[in-house]
Amino acid sequence: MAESGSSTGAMGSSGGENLLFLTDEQLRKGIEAMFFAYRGFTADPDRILEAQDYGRAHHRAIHFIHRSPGTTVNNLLAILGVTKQSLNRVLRSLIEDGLVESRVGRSDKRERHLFLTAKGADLERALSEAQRGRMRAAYRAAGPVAVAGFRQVLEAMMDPELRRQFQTLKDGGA
Amino acid sequence: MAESGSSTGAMGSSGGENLLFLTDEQLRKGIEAMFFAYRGFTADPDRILEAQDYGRAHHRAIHFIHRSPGTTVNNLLAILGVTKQSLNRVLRSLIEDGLVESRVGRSDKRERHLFLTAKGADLERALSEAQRGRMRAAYRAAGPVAVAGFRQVLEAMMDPELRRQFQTLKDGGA
DNA sequence: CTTGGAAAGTCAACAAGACTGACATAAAAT
DNA sequence: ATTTTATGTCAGTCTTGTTGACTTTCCAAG
Repeated sequence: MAESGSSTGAMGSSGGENLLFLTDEQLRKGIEAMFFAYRGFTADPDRILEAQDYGRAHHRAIHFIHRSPGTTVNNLLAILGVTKQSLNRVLRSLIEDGLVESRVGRSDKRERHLFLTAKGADLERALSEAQRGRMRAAYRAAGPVAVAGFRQVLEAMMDPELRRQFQTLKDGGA
Repeated sequence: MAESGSSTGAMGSSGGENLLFLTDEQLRKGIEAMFFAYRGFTADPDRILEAQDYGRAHHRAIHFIHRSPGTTVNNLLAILGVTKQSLNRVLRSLIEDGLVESRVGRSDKRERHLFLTAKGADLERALSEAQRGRMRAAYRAAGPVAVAGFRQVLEAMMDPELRRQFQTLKDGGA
């Protein structure tokens, strides 16, 4: 059945090979590719985390603290899109275990600024090396043109608000 | 956004523009793009599911049963990569609610073959319409060349075993 | 034929990590 | 002085993952 292409139906009739990539069948393949790829994307860090009794939530916190050292809890909340209770549980264990340091704000003492300790930076490095390794292999296999397309589609797929946050991080960064 | 610009690397120091897309910085952006895009990717179906008191696990089961009607529980297990106990809980509620039908295998009575009921197909349609809508918009915004690259990178990112499953599904279909 | 193992599926109990809601404290803003 | 903001905490719920124990069915070796 290779082509079921029902609703956007570019098949046969209206030609348009430039539209063929919008058939339902093509879209379904994209959806499934996204699903399977995301599994691969998280597989390597997950293995490392499991050994340390941490989960994906810890990884995300560590990643973004590394990315923007000194960020506040509130900033992190906005980026991660979880509740403070949920983030707090994760943060508490990271601080207790000495991976993250929380410093009271200088100008605004209500804020806590978050930093990775040396130990936290070690784990961050291990995690991101694992994840980058796979990403690097995929990029290399696909080539620069494909990578540009990959990034374009991903950006277009984000919620507008998330896209703004992403683009801010993208340039503003560390 | 039309142009994410920097993605293939514009900062021309070390020559090798064909290698610049492999810097750690570029890889980190790819990792974050994947993270944010996946959030967008699941956002629309999640909203529909919430109203029905279902979760993402139900969505995945419905998707792949629709995709391969008559599939067995074991097949589904391999595709979804969860334990049978976990899948079973989801399946049980879908069967109880009359969205999925489970028929005892003809040749092997241990097997259960899974089908969507009319009601199940309705929900499937709503979910996949929502998800395809976003995918379609992203594809349209990025264009066919970008989409080809997107797909290439995603495939390269999968675990080899998952990639095989994906490629089987891709063509072999129902 | 029977017995024993493997395979498919189900039930029960538990854990991680998300959520909501209520509340506490300290600091900043009004 | 009062209100708002930033953060943290306690308690309880939900989804979805896990492992362990069990039933039914199939098949194959004695």
